[in-house]
Amino acid sequence: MKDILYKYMSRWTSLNEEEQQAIMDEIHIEHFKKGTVLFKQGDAPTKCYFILKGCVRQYSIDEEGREITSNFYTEEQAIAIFNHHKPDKRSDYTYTCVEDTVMVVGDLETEQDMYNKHPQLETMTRMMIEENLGQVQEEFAAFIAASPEERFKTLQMKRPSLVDRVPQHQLASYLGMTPESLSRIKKRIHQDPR
Amino acid sequence: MKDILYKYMSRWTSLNEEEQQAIMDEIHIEHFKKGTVLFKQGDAPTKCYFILKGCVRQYSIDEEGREITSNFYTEEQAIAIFNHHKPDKRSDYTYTCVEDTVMVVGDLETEQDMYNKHPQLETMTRMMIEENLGQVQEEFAAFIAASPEERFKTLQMKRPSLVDRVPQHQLASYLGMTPESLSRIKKRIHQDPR
DNA sequence: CTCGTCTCTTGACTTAAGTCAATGCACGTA
DNA sequence: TACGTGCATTGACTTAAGTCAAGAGACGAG
Repeated sequence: MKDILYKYMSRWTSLNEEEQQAIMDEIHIEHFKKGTVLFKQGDAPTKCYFILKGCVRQYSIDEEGREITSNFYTEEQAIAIFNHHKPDKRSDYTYTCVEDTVMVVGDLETEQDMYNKHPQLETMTRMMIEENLGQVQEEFAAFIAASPEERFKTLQMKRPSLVDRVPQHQLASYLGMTPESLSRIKKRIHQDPR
Repeated sequence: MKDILYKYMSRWTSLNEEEQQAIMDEIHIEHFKKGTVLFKQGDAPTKCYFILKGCVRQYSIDEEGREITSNFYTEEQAIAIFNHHKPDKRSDYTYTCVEDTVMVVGDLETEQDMYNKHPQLETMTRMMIEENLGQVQEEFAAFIAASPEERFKTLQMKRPSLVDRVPQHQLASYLGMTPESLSRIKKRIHQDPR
């Protein structure tokens, strides 16, 4: 199953035997049951993850006690919390498995050591994060300009499977609307799909 | 003026003389007049920027020919386009100076060479981008859950000077609303500032 | 299999933001 | 200084999404 990770990594760089081994030593694959909480809002994360199979939801609780879903991570996406700018390094979000999920789990403690030993790895990580940043900026820009209805249509285009995999009220929150609105938008599109 | 850059960099790592010199050799400071276009939607960027003084707007043109502003970069923010996932490496956005702007300009061509010579630099860049990603994710999450009025109030809190520095119709677009709505929201807040 | 809970849908009503249009103001240019 | 363009404001009206509430359906626990 680790070959999925290697395939993903090979998009940026080719690693030699030694580097591959270094990764093998530091990571392991774990299975998580649906509903498992990876870590909670307020915890300081010590791990990072790469999803091989499954789906993880990122959410926080607002002042009125409502869950705000701010991301869904699926196959071939990395989950890493970047809190360098926060003094206490605590996560603002809770991460929980929407389905049974298989992930590569890496240890943040030994991260810098590995980079020092294998600069190639750091280059790869840097590029992965750069791509990630580019994608988030792009998503954000698209989100700003779109109405709730357009946002749903865009999601249907870009991540069609997500619409089926995820509870609708969570999806609604992720799209910045109420569950009622999402229900009506789906109905509207069904009646008059342009 | 380069000391602003060094000060910023020193938040992550301390560089030795040689590394500082390497940076000096590769970057230079440029002054841009208000209205200058750094590069256009559809161009493949060859530079990256770090703002010492001034403000740069990122926008694109939608199907109806309207300008959608998706970001404002100000002092101590970096502008780098990450298009690894795009086959043609072209930018989706146009970047233009909202004010007279002073920036550090770096060359993307020699980037990887520099990292190879000075791994310390790559570590620093990686961390800067990680912080950047964390911030964008945070902004995005906040944007999703907020109404237009709340988004304006948040911006007033977090980047108060931006509200004065930037034309209102551009600000409105950045906040995902029409200029008319922004005008009314400002009026509403003024009358009943809670 | 049944109960209870949670989720989704639907309806009636409210409200904030969008649209269209007119006016007034500020600014740069000639 | 006077003009013209573009931006901000305001008004009247429309509309999509939010809110509140009720009912139907799905699902898991026992």
